Amino acid sequence: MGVASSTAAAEPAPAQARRRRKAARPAELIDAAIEVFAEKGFAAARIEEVANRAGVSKGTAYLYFPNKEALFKAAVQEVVVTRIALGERDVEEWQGASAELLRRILDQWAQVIRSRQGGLLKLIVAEARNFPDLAAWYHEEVAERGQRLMRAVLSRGMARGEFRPVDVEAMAHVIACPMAFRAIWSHSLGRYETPQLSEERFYATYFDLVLAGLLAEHPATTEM
Amino acid sequence: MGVASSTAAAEPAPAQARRRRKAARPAELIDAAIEVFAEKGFAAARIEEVANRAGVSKGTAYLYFPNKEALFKAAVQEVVVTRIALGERDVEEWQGASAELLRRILDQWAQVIRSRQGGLLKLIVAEARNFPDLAAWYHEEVAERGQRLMRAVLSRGMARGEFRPVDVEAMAHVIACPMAFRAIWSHSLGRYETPQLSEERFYATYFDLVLAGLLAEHPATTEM
DNA sequence: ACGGTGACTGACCGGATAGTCATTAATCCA
DNA sequence: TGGATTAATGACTATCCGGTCAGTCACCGT
Repeated sequence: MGVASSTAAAEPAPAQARRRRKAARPAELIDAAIEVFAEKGFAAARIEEVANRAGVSKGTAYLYFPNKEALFKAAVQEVVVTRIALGERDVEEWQGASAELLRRILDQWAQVIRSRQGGLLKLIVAEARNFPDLAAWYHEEVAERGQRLMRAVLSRGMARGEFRPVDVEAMAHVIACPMAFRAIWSHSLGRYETPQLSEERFYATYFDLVLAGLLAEHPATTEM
Repeated sequence: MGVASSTAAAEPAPAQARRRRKAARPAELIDAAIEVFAEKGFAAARIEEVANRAGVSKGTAYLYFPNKEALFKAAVQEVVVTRIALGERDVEEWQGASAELLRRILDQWAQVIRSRQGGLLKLIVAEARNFPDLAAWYHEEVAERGQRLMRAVLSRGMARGEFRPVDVEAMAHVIACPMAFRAIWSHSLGRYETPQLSEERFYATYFDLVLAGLLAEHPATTEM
């Protein structure tokens, strides 16, 4: 109907004409959704923009997701980490020094966070109070699980006398914070740093501080 | 101006009739705005809710702020930190050990962040990409300035042989992260921790790690 | 090549809310 | 006390966007 429904060049995009790709749509929509939601936040994100970035029209998005919230939740759940499971196995099987184990796990986290997970963390943190159920789920499934892993590493190191005695529960939080914040930061205000501090320097210094702060002195530790 | 500078005045105000209080309105609206924006984010926050929490009707809000964005910006700028200036003077004048200076400054930050500043940080981080100019301003005026302060402390400690040599620029970031993240966290997912880790334990452990990680091996430094 | 299936489209609807303004009434002052 | 001033109100308008669906056309089987 209306104007030019069938004229050849409708869009400036020389893109593929309408195609039937049922299997690929959901994943493409979720990809686009992660991008847009992480950029704008839930309320400010427009479904039509998500759809367009995925190369389809708005109606198509509603073919695969019943509403905006469902798309949002699907996007959040998409990126969740199997990497944690990897770390969990490492902790069980590790034979060597705890410092090495810790570094390995932090390295894995750094990689995960550097991917889309960073923007997602920002999104969840920002929207937690608007989506309590989603927040609770993410907290249990990702945050708490990651903390448990970190506590296991710390406990192992202390038990073997490699790490000095610390408040394990609190230290697990403290150690995770820089990574988490860095991930969020680089998706928001970090963009306004004139010469951006490279990820490498940040992580290297971070490892350095953590290990220096944890390792046991040979004989007695000095009181503070 | 002086009237009811923060919360002493009638707030739930069950029966107060319409009152003319031109001087007090802007501050009350900004207070309410910080609350609502930090809770919902910019797009999901409703002006009418801000107005109601401030004890006025929607129209009144538009009497004092031309539009939603202006109210948002006013809210962000309201809470900005004179505490940083305090730290800057400390660094210039400090005579004693750098560790003590560092602890003092981190303590000040902890207090600022624990106040409304925490929710605000979450807000700014979440909305940075929707308000680039505001983000740039905040980055320069708060984040970068705080970093500069931290670098000054670290440099001082290194110059005096109290701290071991580190990558100052990167370390300033690393050290600030846990505080910043903790502030954001406690305003979002932290609410879903079943037994919340107390601020005291978190900060104590954080200081502990930082100082243990920074202090030089052979502290030839005990100063006045 | 052609007809049927269903993936895809986009105009449209309705609800929500940013922003306006004529009206109301609190306060001032002569 | 009454009239002038203006802070405050809330009904109203305009707009935006989530969600719908009648219609279109890409692909497949025959």
